[in-house]
Parts: sequence; C-alpha cells; structure tokens
Amino acid sequence: MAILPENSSNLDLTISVPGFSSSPPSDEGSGGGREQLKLDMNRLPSCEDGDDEELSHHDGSAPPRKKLRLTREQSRLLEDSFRQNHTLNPKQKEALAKHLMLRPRQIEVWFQNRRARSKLKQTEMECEYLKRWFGSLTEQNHRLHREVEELRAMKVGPPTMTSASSMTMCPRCERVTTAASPSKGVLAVPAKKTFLPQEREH
DNA sequence: CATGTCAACGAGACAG
DNA sequence: CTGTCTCGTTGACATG
Repeated sequence: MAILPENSSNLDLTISVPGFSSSPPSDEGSGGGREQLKLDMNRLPSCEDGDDEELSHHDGSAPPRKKLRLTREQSRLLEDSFRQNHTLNPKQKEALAKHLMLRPRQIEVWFQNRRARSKLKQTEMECEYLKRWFGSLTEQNHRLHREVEELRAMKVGPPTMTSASSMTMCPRCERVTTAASPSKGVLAVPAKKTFLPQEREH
C-alpha cells in the first residue's frame, strides 16, 4: 500500500508528528550537562582491557546492563549517516564505529533501532492519513445519503418520465443502469428503484 | 511513581 | 555457516 511516497532516503524524520519527538538533539536538550557525566559509558571498550564489551564478567554471571547515552555529536553523525543510507556495509560500520569511538555492534544496533523508529513514524503517518480519508469518506457518504433523500422527496407522484424512470444508479460505481440489471445495494439504499431525474456530476 | 524513550538483546527468517 | 535483517521485548534512565 504505497499511500505515501516511499522516497526512501529522506522520508524519515523530516515530518514531525505532534507528540512524537525522536530527534536526538531534543532528547539531549534536557540533560545536556547531565549526560556528560555518563560519557564513560560511551567509550569504546577497546581502549581498556579486553575489547569484548563490558560483559567480561567473571563467574559467568550476566553483567549489569548499563544504559548508554549517545553524545550529541555521536547522534548527529549517526543521523547524518542514516540520512545518506539506511543500512551500512561492514566497512562503513567499522569506520563509523572507529570514528565515534563505539563498538561496531553498537552502530549496528543503533541503525536497527533507527530503522524501526523510522518505520513506526511512517506507519503513524499512514494511520493519520487513513483516518482523515475515512473521515472525508464518511462525510461524503452522509452528504450523498441526504441527497438521495432529497431526490426521493422530490418524486411526488408516479414516475412519468419514460426512459429515466427505469433507471437506477449503482451506489458503488455510480453508474446509471437499467432496472433490468439491478445492482446490489452496497450502501443502505433500499432495494426499491431509485428514480434519478437527472444525473448529477458523476 | 507512572510513563516514555531508547540502547541492547534474543529469536527467527533470509541471502550469499 | 555467517552476517544481517525485522520484530518483540527488556531494562536503565529521564521526566512530569
């Protein structure tokens, strides 16, 4: 269902949905100074002992999972990179990891989560679009119903028009057909023939 | 304290 | 088999 143009590269966060701010800068905005205290978490573990993450826990027990917060600069560069490409090849990943002082795995995870957020945003926008569409269709439906009622009210006596009296309009395709081939009433239009003095617009 | 955000993880699918 | 993806979830942390 390609409702919105899947313009791949730049469809992501350029449109802001109210109440949904996943842009990293705003995230850091609140805790800019505070985040700096946690930067040691963002350090590439390779600079210290065994670059095998922080899970080189003795006793095989699972290491405590600490929350990594990316710095503003890291987020910015990742976003830039994401704008250029939504996926990374191993070489790009490695380079980016080195540049950002993160593990390649972290880069990979960030891109996975970023794609997920992007998709979520896209879905929300489509949902919004469909809701609006539904609303306008409902409104149009009501309008047409009113119109049918008005037309029906205009039909006072027995139909005197010769050819038109045997005509009915398919509510679905809005085509005028003869009574010999009655269309199934898709809308709540009674089975009885509807008399159309004149066909409106379409 | 309830809730939202987001990095991280595991499972399962898939391509090469 | 390996690497990467999506999807669903978890857990740390921030915020009102």
